[in-house]
Amino acid sequence: MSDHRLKEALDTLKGSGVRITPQRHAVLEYLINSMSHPTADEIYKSLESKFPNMSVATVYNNLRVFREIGLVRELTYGDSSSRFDCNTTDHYHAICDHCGKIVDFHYPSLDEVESLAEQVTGFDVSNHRMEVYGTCEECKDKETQKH
Amino acid sequence: MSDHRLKEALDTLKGSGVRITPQRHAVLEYLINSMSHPTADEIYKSLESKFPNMSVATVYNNLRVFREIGLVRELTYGDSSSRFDCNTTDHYHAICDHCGKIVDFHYPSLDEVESLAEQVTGFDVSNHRMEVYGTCEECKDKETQKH
DNA sequence: TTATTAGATTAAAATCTTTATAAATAGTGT
DNA sequence: ACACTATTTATAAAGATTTTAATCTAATAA
Repeated sequence: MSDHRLKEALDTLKGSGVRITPQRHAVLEYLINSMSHPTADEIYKSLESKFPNMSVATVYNNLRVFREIGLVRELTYGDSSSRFDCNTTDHYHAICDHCGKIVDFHYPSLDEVESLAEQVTGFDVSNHRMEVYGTCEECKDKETQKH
Repeated sequence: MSDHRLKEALDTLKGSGVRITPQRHAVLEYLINSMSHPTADEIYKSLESKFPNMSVATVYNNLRVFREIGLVRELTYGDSSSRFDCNTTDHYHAICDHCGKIVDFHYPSLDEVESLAEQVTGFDVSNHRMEVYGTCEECKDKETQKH
């Protein structure tokens, strides 16, 4: 089902003149099939069996390439490592303060915020990012069970 | 002019039973007077002349203390180090993609986003964060001059 | 086809940020 | 003054990411 998105992503790569190596293909495929937002290390570990010789630097290098051509977004939260999201359609994230889970949700794009910010700050605004923080359902349940 | 905010912050510290050491005082003062959003290392370097023996761990420790009692916010963006913001009033950030400058701006709080996210994701949402990204005025000027 | 070259990968070391540890110091209350 | 606790310091350690240099691969040109 995500074959289509993978093909599209590969086309974007080709269009940018980026070589499609087996490692790149694998990282991209993993990102697209992953419903979560994996860290570089998670990707590295998951592909270890398929590519026993792959270096972690390769994962980082390729994630940078993907980011630079706009194929993936790098998400930096409080925790130590970056997470990578290849869902480039407009969406926002809900993040659980307890377990770190990230859930996507949609909301009409906040274009007004961008234009107001432009007026107030003098910036040329190109995009924005938003997250809500709180407690996910599972963690809520766990809390309730304790008491 | 920021004497008032400093005094307020010191009162908050006292109220939380946190000792006001010279180092803490200095870090807090620096944060309040700084209109930017400094990194731990920037704070450390700026206070080096006043406190030649201060350890960088002290800066981190105290920033954590301040964060825990809600006196400062930790901002994590794409770049490697966290930035610290002691402006706890509700505001958002505009971040320059070129030079990294951070400018504050105000916008009516996005309460609707929080409640919609709660409905869609099942989370208990406690707060949110938003930034806009683009090019600041100075960097725009530089670009124009080039051509 | 073969040689050349640019790009990509690998493995290792280096760097950078942040945290942990243990000893020294300073502050507080008795 | 004494004991107790919090804080600072210096150093080491951990963890994430980047850099380096060597090697390998794939595309191109002769």
